[in-house]
Amino acid sequence: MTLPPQTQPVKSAADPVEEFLKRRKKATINDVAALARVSKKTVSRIINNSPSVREETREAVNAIIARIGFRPDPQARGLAFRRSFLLGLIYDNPNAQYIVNMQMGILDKVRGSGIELVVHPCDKTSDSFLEEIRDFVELQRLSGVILLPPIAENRQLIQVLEELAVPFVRITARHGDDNSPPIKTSQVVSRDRMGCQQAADHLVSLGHRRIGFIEGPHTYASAKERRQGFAEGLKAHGLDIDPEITAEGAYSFESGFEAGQKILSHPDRPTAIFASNDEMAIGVYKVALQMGLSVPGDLSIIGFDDSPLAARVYPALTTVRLPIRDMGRMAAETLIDQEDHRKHTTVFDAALVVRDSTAPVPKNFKP
Amino acid sequence: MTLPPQTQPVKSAADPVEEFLKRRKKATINDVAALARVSKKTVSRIINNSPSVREETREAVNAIIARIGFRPDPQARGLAFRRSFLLGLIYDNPNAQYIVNMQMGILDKVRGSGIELVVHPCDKTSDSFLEEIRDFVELQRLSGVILLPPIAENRQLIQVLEELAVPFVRITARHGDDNSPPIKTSQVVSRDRMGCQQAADHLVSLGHRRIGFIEGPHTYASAKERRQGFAEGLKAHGLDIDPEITAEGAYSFESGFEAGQKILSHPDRPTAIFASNDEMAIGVYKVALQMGLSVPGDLSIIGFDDSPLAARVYPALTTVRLPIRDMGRMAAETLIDQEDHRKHTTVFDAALVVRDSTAPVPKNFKP
DNA sequence: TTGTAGGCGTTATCAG
DNA sequence: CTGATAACGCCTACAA
Repeated sequence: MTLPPQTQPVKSAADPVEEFLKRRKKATINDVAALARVSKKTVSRIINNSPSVREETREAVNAIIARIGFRPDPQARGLAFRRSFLLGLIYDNPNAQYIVNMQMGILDKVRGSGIELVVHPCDKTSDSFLEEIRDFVELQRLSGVILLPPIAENRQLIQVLEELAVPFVRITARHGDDNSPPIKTSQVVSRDRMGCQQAADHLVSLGHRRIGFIEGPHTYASAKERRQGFAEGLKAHGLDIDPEITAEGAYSFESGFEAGQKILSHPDRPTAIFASNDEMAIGVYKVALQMGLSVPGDLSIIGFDDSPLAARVYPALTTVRLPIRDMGRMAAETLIDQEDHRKHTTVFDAALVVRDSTAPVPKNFKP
Repeated sequence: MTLPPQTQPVKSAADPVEEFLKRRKKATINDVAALARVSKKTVSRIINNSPSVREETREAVNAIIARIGFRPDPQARGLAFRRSFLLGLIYDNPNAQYIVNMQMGILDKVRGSGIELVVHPCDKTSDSFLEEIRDFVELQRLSGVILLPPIAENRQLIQVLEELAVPFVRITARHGDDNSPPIKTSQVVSRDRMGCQQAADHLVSLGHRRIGFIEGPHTYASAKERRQGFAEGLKAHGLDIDPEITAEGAYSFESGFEAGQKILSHPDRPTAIFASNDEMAIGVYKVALQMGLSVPGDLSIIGFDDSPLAARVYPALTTVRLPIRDMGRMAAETLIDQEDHRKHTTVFDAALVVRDSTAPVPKNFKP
């Protein structure tokens, strides 16, 4: 007897894929291979974009992968690859906003790539500082490391990472070092110098000639860069940094307050102060207000960072902005997209953000 | 011929351990087993603190482990265990300081435990919000998840995590919910209410009777808690929240500014304002200063969070402090130390931090 | 108390 | 282009 032709759905309940889906278990490469009637290795090739797979095969397998929602297990993959799919963010930096912005940038890039970000603050004053980081990187078999200032300048640390042969990027403020030999690694650098030149320009163009300066701690490369930039900016107008009205701070509010006290108590006080970061600039606000000085009426102030603080204080602080998030994104990009292992450097500009804390020199000002 | 007895070091170059060390390769469980002349399984038992190992054996093996510096590979371990040694921090929160403090607390606990922290911000407005988190948790086989406000209140998300059977802790502001049924999960909760009661107390004790209020967005549990706490605090003195001088903000500086404008433009303006967070409180500063009001001379202001902002503005802001870092540490502890899988709740107190933005009602004040 | 065999999910090797 | 087999480093089950 001949059975009449039946119009059944092609994919009946007997379809192995449907069968599989009923089991509701996480799919593995074995499932894909079995369902696609190919070997695991072929599936693996497809996962890893190997060119040596016939297009036909690839499409068939990809269809199965999509249908059963297979996603390769990063742990198993990592074990076989001998490296994880994790990026490490290592820092020793008190600035919360900076860290979060950087994280956001990194995550912008990382999102959807199957790579995740592991944060790892550290204490560079600890005896086991280097050992801890070595353990972390080695044990996690990180596929890349991002170093934030100031430890991005730590040569010992750099050497450890080089020994470990892990790709890494340093976030820094200077392109090359003047005295010491340049550190040849991948970098994402910001033009702090440029920003500070603009700050100097701005103040001078407002008529200021006597300008105080609060520099950052010498352990930060940025501190040096900012000083140089500011000095260069002044120099262009025939001015110099005046040591009499200069002080070193620690990039903190308190240190800015102290530095401000020192500078503003000078018998011949300046009409403007440039602080190497916003925290310190806000410290100067406090001094000024306590002394009854009006900002910017009696004293113009410029900071650096464009931290949330800057826009929130009253009057809003003129400052220099760095594209931190973009830099974070670029750092991740450098690590992820770089096919070759060549050292890769990207430079980002700084930009002066003029707000309300700067004004022309008071007409009636007498030194 | 009889060789004369020689006084060679006991551990000659023939010592297998020394031999191994010369190879300078990362030790595996196999190396340990071979060197200790036991099976891998025994070594495995020791790594995992199994009680069924003879003390003698354990010591011998541990000695080898120490000498060759063996550390089990988390990836391999994870693959076998079917879970990683990673904690996930999931959030959708714009407050950088909050996130970093929380991270620090978590890392306090995690440090040295062999567990690492993976940060995973998300966008709760995205269509694929839940799917993304599910993928993240499932694929990484996280050993625990920490949820920050406001998504810590997201019931769908909670359900996803429960389906995934991953241990998780929610950071929240309220212990139990009044209207909706309580969410039974592990929690680390802060007594926001208590802090706001104290804020109300403080203002009333300074003689304020007419007190403005800026509340947070209703999507935050904390907003509700803070309102209730403030209301309770007032109630204890026979006062009520006055809708006329109340406004809702978005926990942002700008929204605080707007709310402040609304409240302070009231013909019968208050002598004090309590804002549900520091950002908004600082927004009120701006309004006050623009209006020529003195803080705290004409207007007392209290915020909430004790953000870095609070101590840096002038005058320094009276606010309520939450032990964020401690809460982070406790969240990690709950995930790591909890043997049983019972729901575990810890509560942290808030504390009023009195600074310079609050003062007695001006004597000459006429409503 | 200890060991053997097998598996976790993926990739590398090398043959076909 | 494809696949069988053996890693990767550790753990579980079951025996001994």
